[in-house]
Amino acid sequence: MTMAADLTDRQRRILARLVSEYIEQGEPVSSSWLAEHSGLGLSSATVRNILARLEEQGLVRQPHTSAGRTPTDAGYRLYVDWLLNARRRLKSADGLETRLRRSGTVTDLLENVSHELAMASQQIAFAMTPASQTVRLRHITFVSLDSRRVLVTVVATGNQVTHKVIDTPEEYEMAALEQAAQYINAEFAGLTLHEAREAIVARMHEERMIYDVLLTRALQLAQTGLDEVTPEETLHVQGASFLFEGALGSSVDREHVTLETLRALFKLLEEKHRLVELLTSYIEADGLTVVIGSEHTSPDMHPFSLVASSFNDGQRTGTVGVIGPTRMRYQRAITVVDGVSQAVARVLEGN
Amino acid sequence: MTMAADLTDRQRRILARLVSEYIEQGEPVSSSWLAEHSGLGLSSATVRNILARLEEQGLVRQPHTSAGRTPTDAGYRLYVDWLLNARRRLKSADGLETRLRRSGTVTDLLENVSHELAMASQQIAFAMTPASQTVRLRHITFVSLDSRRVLVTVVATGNQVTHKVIDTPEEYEMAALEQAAQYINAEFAGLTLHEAREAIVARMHEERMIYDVLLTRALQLAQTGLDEVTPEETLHVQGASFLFEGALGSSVDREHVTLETLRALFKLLEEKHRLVELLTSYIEADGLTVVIGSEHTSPDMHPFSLVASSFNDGQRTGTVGVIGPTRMRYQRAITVVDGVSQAVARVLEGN
DNA sequence: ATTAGCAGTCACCCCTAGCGAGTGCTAATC
DNA sequence: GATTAGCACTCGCTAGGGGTGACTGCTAAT
Repeated sequence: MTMAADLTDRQRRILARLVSEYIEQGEPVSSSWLAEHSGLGLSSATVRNILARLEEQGLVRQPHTSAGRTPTDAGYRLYVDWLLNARRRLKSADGLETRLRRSGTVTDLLENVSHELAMASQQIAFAMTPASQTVRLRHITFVSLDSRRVLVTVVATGNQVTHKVIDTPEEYEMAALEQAAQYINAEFAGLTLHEAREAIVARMHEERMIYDVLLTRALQLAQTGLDEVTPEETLHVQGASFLFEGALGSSVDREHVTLETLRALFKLLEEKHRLVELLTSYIEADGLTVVIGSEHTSPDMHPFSLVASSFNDGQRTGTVGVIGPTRMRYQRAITVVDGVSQAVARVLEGN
Repeated sequence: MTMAADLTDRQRRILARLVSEYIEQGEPVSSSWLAEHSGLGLSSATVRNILARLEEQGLVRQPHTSAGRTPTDAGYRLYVDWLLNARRRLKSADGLETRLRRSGTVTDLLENVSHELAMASQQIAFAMTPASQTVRLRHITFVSLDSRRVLVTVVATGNQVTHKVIDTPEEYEMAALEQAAQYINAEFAGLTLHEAREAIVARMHEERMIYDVLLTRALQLAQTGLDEVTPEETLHVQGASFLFEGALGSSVDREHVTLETLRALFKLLEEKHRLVELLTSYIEADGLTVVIGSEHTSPDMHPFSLVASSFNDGQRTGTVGVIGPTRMRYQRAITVVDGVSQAVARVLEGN
């Protein structure tokens, strides 16, 4: 395998035609088919020469000697990079946006987004808001549940609501809790969740000597309540059944999407923290990311590709995307993910 | 197929042996194997006669002429009914219970329960609390999100927390909202959610003439907030990857658990409301319910069996259970589901 | 009622042969 | 020098056939 970058224009067009045809049909593409449909007016023999060179570069492969060519992951990569340069806009963005605007909390929004994305792309889709340093505390409430338990509800910017039950060393009066909440809200609202926790801890040290029981309790409750904005709850996955389409499609599929690999993927999807790790490791910058087959770090993902886009409303960065077999309709996936991502960003800015 | 009820003791024992062996091995059971292992001291020929009669009754079936017998759904049914009469207790219930007690809200609890159940049974598991008429309002809070939106948080008995964003016709002051919440809490806490809504509507009619703006607004907010305790949020499913085990297990499985049927099931599981409908249609009384293969109303469920148990803590009725191929380890599933269900009930009573 | 024995069925495995799609290579052509 | 026609070759796929073994159902003897 030599350098893959230096391709003649003709080679590139043949490769692109091959990849798109293979994506549609799912069967190895022959030299004669390419000769007829490439629009280059070449004979199949010439195409064979070209294919032989593409194969040397590791861009295409033959399942067996007397078969046509299929793209390798590297071949998909070149094709996708080429697609990304000429990106299309999603048409139905308006309807989508108004539908998304109906969402209440961020959780609702992510739920809706993942659903829309799964339907539009006909693939498994996810939407994630990673625990962000820029989400700000808006309002906190305490409700006494029973003698030893207090419910803490935290509302953050972007209508993000989390609640959590805390075991306390002693019982609280309803009135005391309300007062405590008022105190916290007055003092710490507007800070990022992280800052707020820091500030509260600092305050606890400062005022340690004051022996104001109420104050101490309030700070303790608030600190514990802010301790954890679980990342698990901010990841939404939908459309798992679409994964079967790929496996069902080409009847006796020699694709590597088998029951075994499907199971591995499902297991990965179930352990949400693994998926979160995976996603956060990819997405550094804003914008579209495509990770193809063996480019994944996790072996379980090798039979699959991922198309994701991170959005940024200034306050919070999130990621939406789809997962499908490496033989995926990248054109459509990219268009849809990009469109949805931007719609989400606009919706969040609107708040 | 004649009446299935009147079986001699010998027939019953042969059937039970056949079913349990088939469940373990996944392969048709032959007359000679049964003759050796039934403990009845019969020859294979006699067993063949018995099997022929069981087949007449529709309890067993031959995949093809020269194969052993497999149970039909009716055969499983008899076997399961027989199991239910001699139920075992789950041993590890203590550890389970303390683990479950760590859950905060009911949502947490259901999440944990479905997880525990999936792991213990090695099958896909669910936990559900249907919208209940007996849940009582404990505490309500309003938080202003932006000019036209208010977050309503409802805490109900059993640490059930729901929140919802409401679009309002006009802006509210923070102070006004707090006052409104206090009013609602003072007046309506302790009623069931349904009663509370009724009472609030009644109050709105009564006091229509009073022109107390604050009061009216409070009532309106509360009413809208209580309107919907979404059933979707109260269903938790986990362990989907276990479904693959069955399909992978017997290599080239002639079981009806194919990719196609798996896909149908996944689709059903994704549309949670369909699953909720299904479950609520089965579970009327307390206690264990087993629904086997073709006994399901939905064709998508025909290749699968369901073992569920509803629990009742006096306030609320919920359901936990597992789903697996009709060739399921019913003994284990029943024990586990029963044990977990009772543990959940105890945990809920503890609150 | 039970059983031994026997004939019959049928999935499974393996082998073979033929087909056809598609290739690589070479020699002729523009 | 690039392109192409032609040809030999490879190899997956399918169909068919024979052998094997695991069962069964039936019948006649116990």
